[in-house]
Amino acid sequence: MTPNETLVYDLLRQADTPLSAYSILDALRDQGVRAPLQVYRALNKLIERGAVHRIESINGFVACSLTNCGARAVSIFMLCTKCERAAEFTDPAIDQKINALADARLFAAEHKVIEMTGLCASCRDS
Amino acid sequence: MTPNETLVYDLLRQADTPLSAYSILDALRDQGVRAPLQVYRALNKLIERGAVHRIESINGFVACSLTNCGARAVSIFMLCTKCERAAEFTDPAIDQKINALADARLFAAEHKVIEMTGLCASCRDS
DNA sequence: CCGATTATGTTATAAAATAACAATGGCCGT
DNA sequence: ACGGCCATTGTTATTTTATAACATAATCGG
Repeated sequence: MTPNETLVYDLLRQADTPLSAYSILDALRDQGVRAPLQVYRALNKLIERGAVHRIESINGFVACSLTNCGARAVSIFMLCTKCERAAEFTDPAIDQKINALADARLFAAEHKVIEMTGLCASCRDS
Repeated sequence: MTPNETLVYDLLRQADTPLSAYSILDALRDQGVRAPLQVYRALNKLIERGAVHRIESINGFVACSLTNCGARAVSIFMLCTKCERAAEFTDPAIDQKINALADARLFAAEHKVIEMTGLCASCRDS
């Protein structure tokens, strides 16, 4: 892991919500990160490796919270619009059904996105 | 449907791939659409009504290709990276499983996104 | 040590989305 | 018809997100 990747990855792991590329940039300015590209390059490498996930619905990035994520099924995110936290899950049955749907259509899926936005258990009460 | 909404909606229905807001803007300049906001406002209304879907993975917009979409399950998109076409499906079993997952976590889902990128049947061969 | 690859840094620019505010135009009740 | 209301529209400016293009430095195998 390169220095910039380490900086970005450590920041994401400490964060309790997904971060935007530019908030990562701001947070790491003291540590010598000055340009968006430095952040995006680190993020792309981390994503390739499966250490970080991109959340399409909110243009944000989170450290993967699952062990052995690559070997598992597609990640499913629940994104709270109030506290902004992201919860990551996998569900083999859902993954299998999605794959079956793609197969039935002869679609060769390279990347799958499953995200839900709404209110998490704690925020829906308050 | 307001004039701007009609312009945007008709364009999306004729298009054979998802369009970006700015390509919609460019296409409708002759017809008096001049600013991004005019497009985004129309899109947001159309999306609210379920006539148009936003594709998160590619920042694009498509006219809904299903009848009675609102009453159905979540839309599932297969996005070809080569021909750029989007195919829309629903699958009650997948929707039910996603809902069950959210319910089990006490997550109140407002919006669900399921998208796959890859190669469609025709493009994977060639 | 050399050459190739990989990582970094920098400036500029493109692409996507929203903020803030002004003006228009229909529509409804009186 | 009149005035007020509300939805729609128009316009400029700005913010947010992401990439292009190019130069430089570090690393590693032979």
